[in-house]
Amino acid sequence: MNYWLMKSEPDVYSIDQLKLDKTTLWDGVRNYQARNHMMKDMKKGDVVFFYHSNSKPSGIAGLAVVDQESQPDPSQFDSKSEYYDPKATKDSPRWHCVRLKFKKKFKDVLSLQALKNQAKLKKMILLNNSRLSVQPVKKSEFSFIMNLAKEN
DNA sequence: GCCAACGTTGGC
DNA sequence: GCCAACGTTGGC
Repeated sequence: MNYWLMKSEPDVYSIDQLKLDKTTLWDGVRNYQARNHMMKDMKKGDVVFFYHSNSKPSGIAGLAVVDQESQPDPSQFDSKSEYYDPKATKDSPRWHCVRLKFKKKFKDVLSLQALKNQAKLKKMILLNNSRLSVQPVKKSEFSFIMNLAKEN
C-alpha cells in the first residue's frame, strides 16, 4: 500500500465537503506530475492526507482513501467547465483522476508550521516543492505524522 | 495582496 | 531544443 498527500483549497473543496459527499472525483488537476501519480501510481485502498492549502492555518485536515483508480477526467471535455481543455479528445484524453472516499477528519488541522518543526520530515516533498498538488508520502513519514496527529 | 518558485507555452 | 514571457500555486 502507498501513501499520498493531496491538496485542496478548502474554499473550493474542503474535507467537510468530502465528509458530506462520502466520495468525490478528484478532477481539475492540470499538472503532469500530479496527473502521473494519479494515473499510474495510486491504487485502490491507498491512504491520502487531505491537505488544506491557502488556509488558516494550512495543513493536513484529515484522511481519505483511494476508492477508484484513475479514469479520464470528465471536466476536460466540458466546454463550460473552467477545467476544459480544447486539446483533449475522448480518444486521447490528457487528464486523469481518481475517486477518493472520506476516511477521517482530524480534530485539529495539523499545521504546515507543525510539520516544518519536525526534523524527521525535512525531506517531505511538501516542505521542498510546495507546488505539487498530488505527491507521494513515505511510509515512515506517514506513520510519524499519524503519531503527531494523535497528540492534538 | 504580494511575490518567490515553478510549470507551460510558443517563437526562433 | 533553448529560453523569455507568461501564468499559477500557495505561503506569508
